[in-house]
Amino acid sequence: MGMCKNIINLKRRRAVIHSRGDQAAGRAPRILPPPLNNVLALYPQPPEKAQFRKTLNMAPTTRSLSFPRVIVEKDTDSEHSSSEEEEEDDDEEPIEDEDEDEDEDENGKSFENEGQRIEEDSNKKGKAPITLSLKKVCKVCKRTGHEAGFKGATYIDCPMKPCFLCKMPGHTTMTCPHRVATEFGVIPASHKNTRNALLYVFERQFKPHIPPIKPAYVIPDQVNCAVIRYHSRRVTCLEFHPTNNRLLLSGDKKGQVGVWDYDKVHEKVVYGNIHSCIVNNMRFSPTNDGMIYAASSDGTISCTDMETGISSPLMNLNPDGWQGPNSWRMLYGMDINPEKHTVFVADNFGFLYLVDTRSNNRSGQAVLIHKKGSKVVGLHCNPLQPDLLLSCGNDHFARIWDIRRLVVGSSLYDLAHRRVVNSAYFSPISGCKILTTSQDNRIRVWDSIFGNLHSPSREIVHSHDFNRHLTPFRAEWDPKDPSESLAVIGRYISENYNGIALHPIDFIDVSTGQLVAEVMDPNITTISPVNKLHPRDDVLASGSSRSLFIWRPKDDHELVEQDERKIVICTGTEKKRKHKSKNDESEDDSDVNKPTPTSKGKNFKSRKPSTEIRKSSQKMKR
DNA sequence: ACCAGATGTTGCC
DNA sequence: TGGCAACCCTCTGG
Repeated sequence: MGMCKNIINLKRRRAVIHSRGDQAAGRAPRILPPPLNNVLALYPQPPEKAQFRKTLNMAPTTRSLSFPRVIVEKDTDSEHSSSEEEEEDDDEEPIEDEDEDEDEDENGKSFENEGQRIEEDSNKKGKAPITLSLKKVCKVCKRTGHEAGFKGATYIDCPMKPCFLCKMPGHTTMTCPHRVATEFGVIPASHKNTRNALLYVFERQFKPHIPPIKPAYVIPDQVNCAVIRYHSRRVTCLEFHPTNNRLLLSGDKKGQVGVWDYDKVHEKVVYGNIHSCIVNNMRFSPTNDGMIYAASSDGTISCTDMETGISSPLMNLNPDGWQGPNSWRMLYGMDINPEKHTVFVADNFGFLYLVDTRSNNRSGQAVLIHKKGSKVVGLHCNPLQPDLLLSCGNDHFARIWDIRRLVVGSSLYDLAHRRVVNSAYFSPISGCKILTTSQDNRIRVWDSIFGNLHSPSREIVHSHDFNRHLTPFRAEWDPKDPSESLAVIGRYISENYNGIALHPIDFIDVSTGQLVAEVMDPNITTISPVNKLHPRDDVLASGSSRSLFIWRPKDDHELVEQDERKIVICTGTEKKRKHKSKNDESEDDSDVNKPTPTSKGKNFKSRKPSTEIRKSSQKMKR
């Protein structure tokens, strides 16, 4: 399916109108092109050429224009159809620039482009003709001579842009050193602090001659069960039940909360009347594991009975309803501190709120913990020290707070990032390390034992600079790993796996920066931004688009005996349900509760186990 | 087969 | 400071 889409993308050979107005409007890319030779050297050969013969022969879309004069640039390559000639095309065709002044300034090269010449001549006469270009046009930088996009299952970057992965100029994702081995360029931990009780434990991770005490990682690498289209919108968060091993909580963009016992795949519950828009974070109550707290962009925290779905709002930041976007408050980060009987939530304006779980009332005043007007996307209480709170947000900072003294500017540490921080988590056992995910395509580990908190101990380049229509990626600790080094995170850019573009879920040893495993299934062609590792079992839950997946290790005995995965595909679209009952939410839910057991689905074609995994110590890519 | 639309962050003016 | 356009390896329904 993904493959088909890629082909479709390539088939679009657009007729583009070049006019000087484009430049005047400032449409030239801001990033200056690297030297031409380098670009051409880096530009890869197009794979799977034969597949796209028809593409090249397609008639271009044209517009009939009576005014002004139209010049047609002919692309000689489009008249050929042999694969050899296409290769020549990519190798030899110069990269042209619409702005002739820039060309002269930068390398003084004269381009052999007829259309451009005519345009220049006409300009001297005071006319502004429009050039219809039948040449290949890059959809990223709008220049001719190269094309960005999928060639089969391989994405070709625009060579005019900095690397999409590491953000550095001079190379593309294809040749990025971080794509070859994730540990390349990782900043090593600095050993600054004096010895303490935990040093011995952590030291074993860094000194290879000491026999490792940690067991080999068990990677849940095979889809064990799934519900395709469980939610009606994309999944935004997942949470495992604290005591019931088979219970998974899921929230979505529409505000619905799913309670899924994945031992009984067909029995599915989705509560649709708790929130009116995005559920950003969920937690189970520390005192009653049948109760769910959820923070939503509708400005409320809900407290819901898992069995009945009966919900009561703890706090509503928009009691007067919609008064415009400048006043509408949305709740993002949330965590519960059991010792303090407090729910911490933060909003999109930089404020932190406290709610007492015993009285269900707000306690204290809202405190500005991030830049005023910026979103606070994550909160996390330290697992060992109840006084410590970690926050992160769109002001490019993660901050550590002492909750006994929550005042503006009183943070203990400010962890600086280059871009928005999607998540920040204390390590699950000792609470001594912090794992942050930032939109600058880097996972950072901040170590309070070995390093200091002024700079990250490690920076691991990883592709998660997300498209705005995706749930933000968050690197999550493995709560079972005693060494506190294994983390899981979905990957944004795809790789070509046997001709299919897939987005794996990466397991990374953050103490070394190594990619431990990349997990994918050829049937899951969508990106999996939401991932959670089970607190006790070797289970990974992932949310991809609207679907939920449970992954287990391939050699799981239980699985071998079953020899069959349980895949349920829900039918019925959002609109169909709306037609049935426009206003009745409960009926909407009852419909959702009737999944159709079928193996037909857009993104999941086969019921047979066909999961793939690549465990790699060094190479991420061939 | 193709398109529109939902949607958030960023940097520039 | 606020308005606006660019970003441009998504996903879905119509």
